[in-house]
Formats: sequence, structure tokens, C-alpha cells
Amino acid sequence: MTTANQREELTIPDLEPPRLDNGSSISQQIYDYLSSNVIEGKLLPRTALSENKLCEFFSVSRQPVREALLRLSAAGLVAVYSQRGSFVRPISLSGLKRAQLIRESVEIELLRLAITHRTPEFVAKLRAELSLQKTYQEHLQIEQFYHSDENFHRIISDQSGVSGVFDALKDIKLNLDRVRHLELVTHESIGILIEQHESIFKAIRDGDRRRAERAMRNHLRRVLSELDSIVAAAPEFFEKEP
Amino acid sequence: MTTANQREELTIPDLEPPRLDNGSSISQQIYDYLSSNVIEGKLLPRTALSENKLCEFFSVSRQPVREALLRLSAAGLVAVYSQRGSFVRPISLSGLKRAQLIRESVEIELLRLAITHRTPEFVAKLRAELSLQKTYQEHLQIEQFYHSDENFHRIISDQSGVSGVFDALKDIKLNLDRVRHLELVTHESIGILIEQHESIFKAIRDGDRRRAERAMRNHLRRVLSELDSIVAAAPEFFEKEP
DNA sequence: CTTGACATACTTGTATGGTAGAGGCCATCA
DNA sequence: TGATGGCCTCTACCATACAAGTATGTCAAG
Repeated sequence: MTTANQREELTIPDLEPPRLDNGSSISQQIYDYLSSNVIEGKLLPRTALSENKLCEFFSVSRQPVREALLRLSAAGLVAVYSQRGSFVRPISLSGLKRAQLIRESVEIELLRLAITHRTPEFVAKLRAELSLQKTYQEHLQIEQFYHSDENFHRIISDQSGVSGVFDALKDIKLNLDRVRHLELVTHESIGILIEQHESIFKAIRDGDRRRAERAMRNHLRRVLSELDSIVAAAPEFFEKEP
Repeated sequence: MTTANQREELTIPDLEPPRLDNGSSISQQIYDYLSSNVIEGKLLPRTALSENKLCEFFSVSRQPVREALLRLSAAGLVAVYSQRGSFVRPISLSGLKRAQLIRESVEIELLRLAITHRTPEFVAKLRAELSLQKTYQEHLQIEQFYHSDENFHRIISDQSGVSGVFDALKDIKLNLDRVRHLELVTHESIGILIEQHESIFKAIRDGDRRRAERAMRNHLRRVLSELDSIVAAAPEFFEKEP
């Protein structure tokens, strides 16, 4: 059969997650597990996520599994087709453009506000996060660097005076995050990202809004400018669209 | 008992929605019904939405009701407390500031793009929508005006060249939409809104980006500038926070 | 009158059973 | 050989039942 099999086999990476009863519900834990695996690229697009198979895998009933899948569907990470199956969604290129526009617009605005509200403590926090990133770079700790990168942007957002904006964009950023993971894994771009962070940092420290804005925009757009090469390196992660 | 009863009675406004089997699933229909009723202010904040009561009301089982409630919870319209109950969430003032910042940042950027990509058809569409709004004003058709208002902004967004951005912000705008409904119901502000739309329209037509941007920002910020009087007129819709 | 314990009637969370529809497989037939 | 129709499996979806935690009403003791 030359017809491309739409549904790949279900192969969940590792063993089951620790069944910690720490307050959060089972469906929440399943959601966290699946979403982080999709974002980190461990669950490949077009992988079938059958409710029954997932029940066995997690040793729970279908109910919490189903709820987790529905949430993943709402977040755009999973496509649920009635009476056919649920599958990990490939990354949509048009969706990336959407997310990029939103993130860029908002983060630039947050940056402007953060600079007008900037304090010595704020600058110190950024400096500390930057030095952390350099440590992670030396030890090639990719996942840690990724989270520190997140933190860097979150610190700026929190300084804007409007709380929670960064978290409010979490769902929208999901597909961008998937690409950023691909970039970190397949390319050796940590050095460049740190340089860009430093440019942003210096501009903030100097209170130079225009320079900071330019540096941030340049930094955020890197994902899209590198997109072609990322798609070429890992085409199985992306939608096939004209 | 002088202690304020946290949970109000469940009083769902009208009769049940038509059980149309038109493709969409039951849980989807329940979600649509509840969300629109919350947004339009027909379901008051702090109303208890018991799964069992909703089952009776819709004559379905708990499963689809529960899924709808979970989606509403993710959207921020409903709070689900384990083993305690589910309640319509009051509008959070800090959440409004968040949503406003995001909406403003993105829509201003979309407006810039729309102006650079503007075409005669685009201008014509805006003009047509404006004339529709004046008709609705004359006949005091509030709900229709609300949707035409939505449309006006959607037309601008679609002209940006990046598709689907407006819809991507739907969840974030939800609480803003609730306030806009309150404003339309309790105030006589349609005339002012139309004037603002006209200012935006003229600036777009003339290709004057700075003027359009100013007009749009002024228009979008109206919600916040009127917020105090809206809260005073309908305090039961808002969170009590310092 | 206040206060504490206990029974009860709620709530959401989880588990399991049943149903209709979509797609693959294979035998049957032109 | 190629096409077609029926069967069969798998899916998500809905209904029902059970479990566990919370608020409340009652009642007795201080």
C-alpha cells in the first residue's frame, strides 16, 4: 500500500508517570504528561492517542483520559475526530504566523511598560537569569535553558505592572514552543539566543526603549526566520500545506 | 442568617435549547448555550451550576454536561471546586486589565497591517458594516449591534493578511465581552461607539496610520474608562477586590 | 444561648457499560 | 483482473453506577 498511513502506531515514550496523588486530579496529571511530551517533541504528530490504549497505559479509566484529550483538543495540540480517533496534531504553519503576531505584539507592549517601570531589582533579576543561561549553555543542559529562557521573558512581563499576561498567552504560545524545542534540539542556537538576550538586557538597563524594542522584535522573529531550515530538518512535525 | 450565602439558587433563564442534532455534539451545544448566556449577562455570577441540575434541565446525562463545564472552566467563565460545586465566575478586574492589554496590542498591530494592505473592497466592507450599525441603532437592536461591532473589528483583522487572529483571541476576550454587554444594556452608548467606528473608518480610508491608531486605541480603551460607572451600575457582576 | 459531634443530603471525581458510526478486510461477483 | 457489498473491528460519544469529600441541619451537652 503506497497510501500514506494516516495513523501511526501509538508508542508512548517511557514508562508511566508517577501516580502522585498530590492534590491535582488524575485528568490534570494526564494532561500535563501528554502536553509536555507533545511540546518537547517526544510524541510525534499523527500519533494515535486512543482512549482505550491510554487507559491501559496510565492504569486508569477512560473518563479522566477523555477529559485530558478534550483539553488538549481545545489547546490545539490534539485533533479529535468523532468515531475515528484522536491524533497528535502536526504544527500548522499558518497557526505559527498567528501565534507569532500575537506574541510579538503583546511582548513588545509589555517590554515598553517594563522599561518605564524598571527598578534596580528588576535589572538585577534579568542579569541573574542571564548568568544562569550561560551556565546551562556550558553544560549543554537544553531543557533547563529552555525554562530559563521562558523565565527571562516572564520577568519582563511581570515588570509591566499588569500581572498574569504571560500565563494568559500560554495556550496561544503552545505551537511556538514546539518549534522552539525543535530548534534547540536540532540546531546549536543557544549561543545566539543568549547574545540576543544580552542585547535586550543592555537596552533595558540603559532605558533605551527603541533599542530594546528592536532587539526584542529581532529576537522573537528568530523562530520564523529559522523556520524553513527547521521544517527541512524535521518535516514530520509540520502540516503539509501549500 | 446575615452571612452572605456564597451560592445563589440555580435559575436558568428560559426553556431548554432546541435539541438540534446538527452535527455538533451535545456537550458542544451545552457549552454554546451556557457561554452565551453568561456573556450576555443572563446567567448571573455566583450562580450554582450543579451538574445534576443541568442534567435535568437539558435532559441528558452528566457526561456531556461535565465536559461543557470543564471547557467553561478553562475559558475562565466558570469556577469548578472539587466536591463543592461549580459557579459562574464574577468578572475579575485584574483579568480585564490583562485582556485589555492583549486585545489592544494585537488589534493595533492588525490595524497597521490592514492599512498597508488596504483595498477598495476592504473600505467598502467597512462602510457597509457602519451603515448596518446605524440601522440597528435606530431600531434599538442591541444584540444585533453587538455582533455588527464584532464584525467591524473582524473585517479589519482579516485584512491584515494573517488569518484567524481574531478567533484566536476569542477566549481571552470573553470577560471583556461580558463588560461590553453590560455597557450596552445599562448605558446609552451605541451612538458614541458608532462615532468612534466612524473615526477609525475615515482614518483607514485616508490611509492615515497614526490617526487610525489613535482612534482605535481610544475606542478600545473606552471599556476601561467606563468601567467604574459600569461596576457601580451592576456591582453583582464583578469580583470584590481591593 | 452557645458549641460541638454526628447523620444526611448534597457536590465533583472516577469507573464501567452500552451505542452508533467510520474504515478496513475479504469474499463474492461481473 | 477489478469492483463492490457485507461483515467486523475500532473509535469516540453518551448513559449509568460507585466513591470520596464538603456543607448543612439536628440534637444533645455545657
